[in-house]
Amino acid sequence: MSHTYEYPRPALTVDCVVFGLDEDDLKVLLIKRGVEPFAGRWALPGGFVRMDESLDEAARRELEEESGIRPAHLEQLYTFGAPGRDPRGRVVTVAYFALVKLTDHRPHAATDAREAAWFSVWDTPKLAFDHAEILGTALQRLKGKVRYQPIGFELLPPKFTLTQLQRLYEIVLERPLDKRNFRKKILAMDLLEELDEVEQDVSHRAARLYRFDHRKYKQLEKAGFNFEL
Amino acid sequence: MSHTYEYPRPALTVDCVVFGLDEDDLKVLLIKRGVEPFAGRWALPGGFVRMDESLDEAARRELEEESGIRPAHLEQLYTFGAPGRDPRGRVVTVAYFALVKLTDHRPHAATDAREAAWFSVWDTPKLAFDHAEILGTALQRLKGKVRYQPIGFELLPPKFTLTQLQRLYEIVLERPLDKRNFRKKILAMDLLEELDEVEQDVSHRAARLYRFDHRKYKQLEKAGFNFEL
DNA sequence: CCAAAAGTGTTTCACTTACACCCATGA
DNA sequence: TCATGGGTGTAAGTGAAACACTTTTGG
Repeated sequence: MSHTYEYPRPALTVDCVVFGLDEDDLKVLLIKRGVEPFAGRWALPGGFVRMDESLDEAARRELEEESGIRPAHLEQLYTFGAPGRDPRGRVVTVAYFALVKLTDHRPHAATDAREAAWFSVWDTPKLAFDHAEILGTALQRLKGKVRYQPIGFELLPPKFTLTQLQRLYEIVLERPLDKRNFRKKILAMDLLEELDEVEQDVSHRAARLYRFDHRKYKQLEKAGFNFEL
Repeated sequence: MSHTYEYPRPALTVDCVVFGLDEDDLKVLLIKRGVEPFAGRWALPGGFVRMDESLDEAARRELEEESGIRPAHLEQLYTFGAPGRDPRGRVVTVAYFALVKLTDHRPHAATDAREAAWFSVWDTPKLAFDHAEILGTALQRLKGKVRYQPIGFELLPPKFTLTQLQRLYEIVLERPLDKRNFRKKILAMDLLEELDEVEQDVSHRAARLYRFDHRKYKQLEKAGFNFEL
């Protein structure tokens, strides 16, 4: 039937909030806009959804095109559709939330002409559109989700120390954690594989390396286990 | 600039999953479709987003138009946009999740011509489009959220007994709860106002009525209190 | 007086929290 | 040998879970 075509349609885009962890700071990926509106302003990577691709595919495609990044974790965040949010007219955007290992995606020029860079989430430049609100929503989601889903590991290299892991949680949750209690709890879950390796090139006692066991987590999850920190 | 207008656009709709509690059963509101595609099938209430309204407004408007319902609680659920989900062409839908007091919205004919009815969420007819998937996602959200946000009260009449409240949680969570522990915990939160009234017309000892104190909750929430059951 | 649901406390156990010192390594 | 972070255990307190009988009311 033809109802589908009777009405004018909003434009539909996707935007991605990509988080990365840089030593002691949580970073977000931004792209410098080259054209109006908001030319010269920093914005979230994103773009128009094509007619033949799913929303997830659109998010991945845009992210790869604008930054070369293929995130380990990508999930839909929220859809923003206030009538005035884009000065060009009605544009609804499906926002995504992604986590990457910064070690794999060091600051580099985008594959197309645009400039891409990592910014501390606590100190971003003024953003285009309603992207500050989207970033805020993504941060909330990250803070909430990191505690009951083991997604934090996607921010770390495959092999990491317990101190790195603890720092990650302290940075995201914005509060200090007790070292002994943290280690006790995370090790008790039996989700970390203890490696026969230690970190390299430190000028003090080298810490043991661990790896997150995705396989074991999936098993435990099925059996009703709940990750919680 | 004109990028906005260079691409063909998907159509954009909203769909609402409206839950209600009927004695001992969780219900969802469905509308019988009058036209193709899926004419005669039951579907979630919803329709096209207009150019001058927000997504939330669209959801409320469609719900009111199709069923006369103005929900106490409405929140965005998830956006579904798989290319094949609507046989008419590319239609992306922003799904919403709503809770109503069934006592206020007894089964009745819709204001426009379509037939509307409440169905047990565990036993719905075959649904149009991908609405079964949307319903599943909404149920998951309800189950998850009811435990750490006091939204369950939106399903009950303003004055309710502790047994009613407990039944609500048992139905939504699909597991039995211990009466004494439940009462202890919920009362300890100090969010229920104990009324000087009891339920009427029961053929046994009448239970005391309580009311949820929204004001007090908002205060405690600001002070860092976390509802959790 | 019987049926039906309301209402009420205590104990046990598990988990969370707080807390401080010695160890290994490289400079 | 010093500076730096790595690594470890215990005690006290708090909250969750298990559990059964008496009370009230209407029929």
